[in-house]
Amino acid sequence: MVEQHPAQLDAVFHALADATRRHMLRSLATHEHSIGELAAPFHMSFAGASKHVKVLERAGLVRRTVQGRTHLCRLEAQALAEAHEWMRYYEKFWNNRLDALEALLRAGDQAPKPSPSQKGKKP
Amino acid sequence: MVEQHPAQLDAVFHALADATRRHMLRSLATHEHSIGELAAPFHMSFAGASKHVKVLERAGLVRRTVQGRTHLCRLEAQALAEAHEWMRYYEKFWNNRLDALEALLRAGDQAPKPSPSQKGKKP
DNA sequence: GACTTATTAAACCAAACGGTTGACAAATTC
DNA sequence: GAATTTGTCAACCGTTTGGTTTAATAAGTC
Repeated sequence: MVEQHPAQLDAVFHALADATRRHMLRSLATHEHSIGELAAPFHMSFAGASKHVKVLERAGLVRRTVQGRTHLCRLEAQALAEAHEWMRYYEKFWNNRLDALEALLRAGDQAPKPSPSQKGKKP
Repeated sequence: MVEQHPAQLDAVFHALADATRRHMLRSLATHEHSIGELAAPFHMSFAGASKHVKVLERAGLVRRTVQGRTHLCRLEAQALAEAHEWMRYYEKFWNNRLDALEALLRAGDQAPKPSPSQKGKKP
């Protein structure tokens, strides 16, 4: 019921709440990139991209290895897994819409489920 | 590769990037709540809670029905599903860690991956 | 050593955030 | 009708954000 790592979740969700950073993650999914390469698609200054990467790093989504004068960034998806897991708690609310939800809410009492006929569910 | 609803994702992730709002969602998962009920656990002003709820509403995570003078808020999980789906793309990076990942990375280029010994090539 | 490249640091800016207070409006209760 | 409850709105405050520009640093290159 209580979150284990609220600050971590804060950081991850905040990092994801920006289209530029999400795009960077997509790029990093295929292979590593330097800061400059990450900045390029957005006609954004180096410093701007550097800040975004730092946000991703703080969230644990990216790890950097300095190699000579270039900083190579690599996706670190484990942090995403935690946020994903957090969301999974709500899966029941969008998956089995009414049936399972009602069943869940009725968990306390044993009343049989009234057969719904309006949501176009398939057997 | 291109996101379908970037603004929607922005709103959802931003809404989730706050522990207070995440807690509100948890409360709403069990049953509906008024603004005042949502505010109570945080010894926060009505206006403060009202702002948070508005953020959740804008993200499509909460729907409100005015009933007399009280505003009843209900969880709307479908918006979460979309964000969840976005993250699912990265599942392969934390599930089958190295095998599938390396296979994926080698898909395009045939260069053998050097062992993670050291990068220093200069004498 | 001088130049170029890749990146950070620092200072700045306008906008947004999270929160408050005070004034107001609509239901409800007395 | 007056008071209370439930909530919004607008203004404010201090902090953070996303971005810039201008140095400054560190590593290759000539």
